[in-house]
Amino acid sequence: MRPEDADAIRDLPLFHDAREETFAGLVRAGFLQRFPPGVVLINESDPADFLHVVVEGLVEMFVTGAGRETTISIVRPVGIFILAAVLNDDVYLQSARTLEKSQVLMIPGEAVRAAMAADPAFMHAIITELARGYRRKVKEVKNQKLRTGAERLANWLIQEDAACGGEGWIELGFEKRVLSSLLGMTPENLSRALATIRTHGVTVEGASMRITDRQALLRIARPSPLIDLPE
Amino acid sequence: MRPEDADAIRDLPLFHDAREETFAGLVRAGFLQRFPPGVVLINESDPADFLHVVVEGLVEMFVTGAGRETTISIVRPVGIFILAAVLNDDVYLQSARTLEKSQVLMIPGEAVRAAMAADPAFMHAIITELARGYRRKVKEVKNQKLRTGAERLANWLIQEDAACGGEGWIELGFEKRVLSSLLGMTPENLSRALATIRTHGVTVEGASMRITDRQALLRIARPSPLIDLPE
DNA sequence: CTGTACGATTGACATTTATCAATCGATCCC
DNA sequence: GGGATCGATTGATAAATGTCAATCGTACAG
Repeated sequence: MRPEDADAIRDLPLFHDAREETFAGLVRAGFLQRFPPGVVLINESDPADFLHVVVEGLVEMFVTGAGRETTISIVRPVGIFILAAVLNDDVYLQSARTLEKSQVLMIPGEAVRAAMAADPAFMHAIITELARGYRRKVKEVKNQKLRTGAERLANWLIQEDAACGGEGWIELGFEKRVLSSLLGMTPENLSRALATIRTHGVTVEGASMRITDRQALLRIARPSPLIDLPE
Repeated sequence: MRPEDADAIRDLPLFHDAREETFAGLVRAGFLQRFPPGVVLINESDPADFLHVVVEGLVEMFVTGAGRETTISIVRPVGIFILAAVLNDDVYLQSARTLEKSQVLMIPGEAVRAAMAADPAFMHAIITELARGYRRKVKEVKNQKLRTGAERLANWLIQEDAACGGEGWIELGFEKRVLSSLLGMTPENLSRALATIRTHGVTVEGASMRITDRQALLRIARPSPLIDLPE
């Protein structure tokens, strides 16, 4: 692992306040692995052996059930996944696959639990992270139950733009089918929702989207801080 | 508060392993309040001042947005709500109202955070509880995104029956409109889903439901342990 | 350069879900 | 008892979403 990658991981809220030796121990216990695109990293129902840190690339969290499949979230560098399953030493509820060539640090669950017991600051960071993750999920449920597909799309555009600097310029980093699944709709439905939204201040060219009239987009998105503000 | 109520709270996973003085301090810091039915206890977007423990009665957690409203969960005795918001000293993301005459212990957030800092066992229980809550929410998202309304109803019946002893006898403890909102559908839609399900091993008489043919119900519910097993 | 593969888009149609309106049935209050 | 109220149900219709099929366009391999 390059030093700057270690620094980036160290800057994560989860590790930022941990003692130096705690962090060093976790990194030492971990395996840094490289994967090509399309590799399934973890499978729901398997025991949660590792906390995963996406150092480079892109990872999709997805779930299956009732004969269907849907995307729960996209994890970019530097981000973690599967913390809750590791802490409770339980099975995974979600699966993960790489969307690009990726580099992932895998830290054994046992090491995470030991570090937590030994370092109160790390324990505290875990609580904050878990509480934030819980609140993110509450917001996902709200987004899903209270909004139509077109509304979810409109709000996703606004959020994504804000996360990329608010320049009104969004470059989709993955396939549209993945976005449709993340938003809880079919690819066909997303195509139509994008067509609809073109008359509301958005232009689409392949994987590039541009917000040309923010007011018009806000009118149909009607964003709410209690759903859309990042947790 | 009656002694048996205190004992019931003490038995909650969150408090079970806490030191005696931690638990006593939390109860001493708390206010035991009685409320008539239909009272809004907390309002989303308000600062999270209290951890709430439902000692008696029934509380509905609900959210609003996009001009709509939906039920997130029903909290029965003895259950807690709003832990994550209190720990992160943030605003509520959900509102709560009583569905019946209820008795609620309200513990100041500051007391919870202080107790957590002073009692490692309590801190550990909080982590477990948060991780479980997170995983419950993941399951809710799966339930919502992967299933149709009728499927959610069928699985809710199976779960509810299991929670009440598995006798095939379910007594709805609240209005059907609340159930419809919990399942993410309109009251009209629930009526029709119940009508549909009558041909699949369920009889309905007012607020009483009976599973007469479990195999038939399981066939359309297709329950999955990674969605339906209680966390 | 060209054929192939694959994702995106579009059209037609089916299913699911929501909305609006009317009615039913039970409860409560006078 | 009788009227009023409120939730549940039913019918008719509309909107949202999913499914199936065909086509388009681009990227990639040969």
